[in-house]
Amino acid sequence: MKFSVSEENYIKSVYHLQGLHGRVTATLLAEAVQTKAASVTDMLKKLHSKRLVNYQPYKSFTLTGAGNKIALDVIRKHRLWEFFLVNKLGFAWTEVHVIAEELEHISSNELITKLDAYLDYPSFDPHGDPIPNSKGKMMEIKQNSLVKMPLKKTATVCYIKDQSTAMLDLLKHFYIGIGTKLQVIKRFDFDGSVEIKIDKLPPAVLSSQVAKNIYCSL
Amino acid sequence: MKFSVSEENYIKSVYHLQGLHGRVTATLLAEAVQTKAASVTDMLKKLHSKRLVNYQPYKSFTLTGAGNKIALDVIRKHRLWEFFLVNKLGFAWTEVHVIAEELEHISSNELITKLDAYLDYPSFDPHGDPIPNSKGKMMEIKQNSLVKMPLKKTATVCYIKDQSTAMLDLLKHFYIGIGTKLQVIKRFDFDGSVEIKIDKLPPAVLSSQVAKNIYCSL
DNA sequence: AAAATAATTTAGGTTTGTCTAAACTATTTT
DNA sequence: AAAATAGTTTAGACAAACCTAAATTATTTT
Repeated sequence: MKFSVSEENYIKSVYHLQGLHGRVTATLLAEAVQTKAASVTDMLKKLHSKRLVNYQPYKSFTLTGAGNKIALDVIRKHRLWEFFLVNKLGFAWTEVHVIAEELEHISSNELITKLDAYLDYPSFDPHGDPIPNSKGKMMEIKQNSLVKMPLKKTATVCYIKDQSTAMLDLLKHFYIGIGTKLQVIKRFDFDGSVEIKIDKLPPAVLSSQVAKNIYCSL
Repeated sequence: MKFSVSEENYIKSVYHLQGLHGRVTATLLAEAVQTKAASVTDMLKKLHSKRLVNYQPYKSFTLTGAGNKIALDVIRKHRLWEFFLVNKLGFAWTEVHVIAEELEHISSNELITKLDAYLDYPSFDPHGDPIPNSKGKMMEIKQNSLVKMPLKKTATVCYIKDQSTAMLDLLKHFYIGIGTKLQVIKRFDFDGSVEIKIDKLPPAVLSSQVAKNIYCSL
């Protein structure tokens, strides 16, 4: 069965919100798909009639098995295209999301199969998010935020959770990006801030709010 | 200005029909965009109000300068994506049209600029059709077969007449494909075979039977 | 040049996805 | 547990792109 761009976007957003909150509400979804709650209700009725969401009026809702499969399919496409845009076309990882939002709705399955092979079956996209395989399975992210890293071990930054411009601006100031190698030197119990050391730079202290959003692998 | 998928498809079809018939009629266009004449009238009024077609009720019509530019832009995208699908992802040239019909509507200009560079600025798509550059200019197709090419001039392969697997297999062996740049070095009068030179490859001799099927532009 | 035929447009309707405003239901506060 | 607030749904509209059927205009035939 084929779905409209709108349907796919709603389903994808339900998936992401479910990951964050367990169940999804109309207002939350409205915000995610940039529309009004009334429009969400309309779409929920449609998706319910297609057995893609478990929905009852006035209640929060979740995806059905079928809905989940479609969400993973769209996310797979999105992340494969992001990988392509960065690793083949030379885009920066911060620029590709908007373009991938369009590319993810191209319908050909053969295209995605061939793209996946061409990219050599990547497991993670340029943001560090795992790419579902054709069956919807993804790798676990065994990454820890800076708050939980062991002290004095060299770790590599592999994922930034909050990708707001404010956050990116701050990271730039501290010379932190995907791939940066650093050590956590000290943790301050008072406010949860952490002192880090990067290569030849002087040590720097990051607030727990910042540290929480920086994920590393050892 | 941005245009809807429908608008782009109408404009593109007007362009192609203009190339075939000079002026375009509603019925012709209806057939091309797979719809009814009444719907064409609606769209023509819209495109006219946006100054993209020269349209007067009950008369045949053409694209304006602005309309032409948009058509060439969409065609450029279509053909670049076809080139990508065949030469990077390994699709057969017969399979790519339908997929490119979707990809041609992805809006990012930066994407097309980067894709063009990644593909090394190809001049012809896998069907042998010329790809407009970013200003809308295309190469002339003054299709001469290799048998008639002037000596020692660099030419670009733009069309393969015999597309049997046997022929394609042979071309692959000689590293010849659409877009390949080569020179004819010598012609042997005895059997009409030609000696060619491609980039850094050693010179090769092709039988007249093969050469007859390879069309190039200068 | 009138009649017949073909092409085009208008009028009114459908679907998809959106909206606002009002009505309804659920949750939280007191 | 009643009132206040927050969240959700219904009702009625709108725009884009399509449709059919009827009316209009253009072209061809006689």
